[in-house]
Amino acid sequence: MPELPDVEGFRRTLAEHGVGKPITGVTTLDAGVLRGVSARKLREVLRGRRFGEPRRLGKWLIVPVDGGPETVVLHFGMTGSLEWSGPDDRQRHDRVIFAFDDGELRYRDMRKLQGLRLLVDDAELHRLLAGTGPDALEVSQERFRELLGRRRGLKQLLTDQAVLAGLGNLLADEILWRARIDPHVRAADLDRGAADRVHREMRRVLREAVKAGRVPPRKTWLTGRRDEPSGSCPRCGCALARGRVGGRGTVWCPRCQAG
DNA sequence: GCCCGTGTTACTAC
DNA sequence: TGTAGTAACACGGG
Repeated sequence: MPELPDVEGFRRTLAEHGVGKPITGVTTLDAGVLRGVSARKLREVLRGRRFGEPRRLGKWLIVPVDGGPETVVLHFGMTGSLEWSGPDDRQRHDRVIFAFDDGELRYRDMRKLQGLRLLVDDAELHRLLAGTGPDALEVSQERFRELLGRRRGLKQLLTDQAVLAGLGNLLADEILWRARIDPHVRAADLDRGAADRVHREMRRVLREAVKAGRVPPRKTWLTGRRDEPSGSCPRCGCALARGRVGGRGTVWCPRCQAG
């Protein structure tokens, strides 16, 4: 699930329920999601403290611990989420639970491809995020044009977190479909009009998805059709094409996105 | 058992 | 140096 809009939704969940009140307990149900920190240290550092205002960079959720200098950083991999709930509805893939007086915040993740970090100071935080590109929602049209000036495939570039942070495989397909660009093209081959079109559609898709707190499963979106066995283009009705681009499963409309 | 997958990284090779 | 391809991580679904 998690691409930029989903992580933004998790950020809001945390901001609404987890900020400014004492953390009464931290329970690690599966230490396999802890990166560079033990369950014991996580609990000892956080218990009795409070989370500050969370921020997001691409798919990273960054949560300062009130009073510093520590920061909790979460990444959700392909299957992670953050849920707010009462104490009694534990689910199978809950891995870490932050308890408060009025409920629990659960880090849930089936595949454990990523996880949760406790960074002990700002230097460590900067080191972790140093290789991350600008957030896809923040990047200007001019900066975006500059980022595209490389020989690589456009789709690979859009999903490379070191270039641009926040887009995943599904969103990249959605954006290229809207911009009517063949996913196989090289980034540097786009003319200025096409590059600006990608930037505009990227912002539209992200804004709408962020509003919904996730990528909405609408049939008018490519994403809403890609799992149908014989999916058709929501715009022109022709059969969607499937293949691999940059090593990832890719869906596009062979008519609307003709190279 | 087979293949696939909303993510990332390490490694190899051109 | 830049780029592409592959395997690996762990788990579930078709």
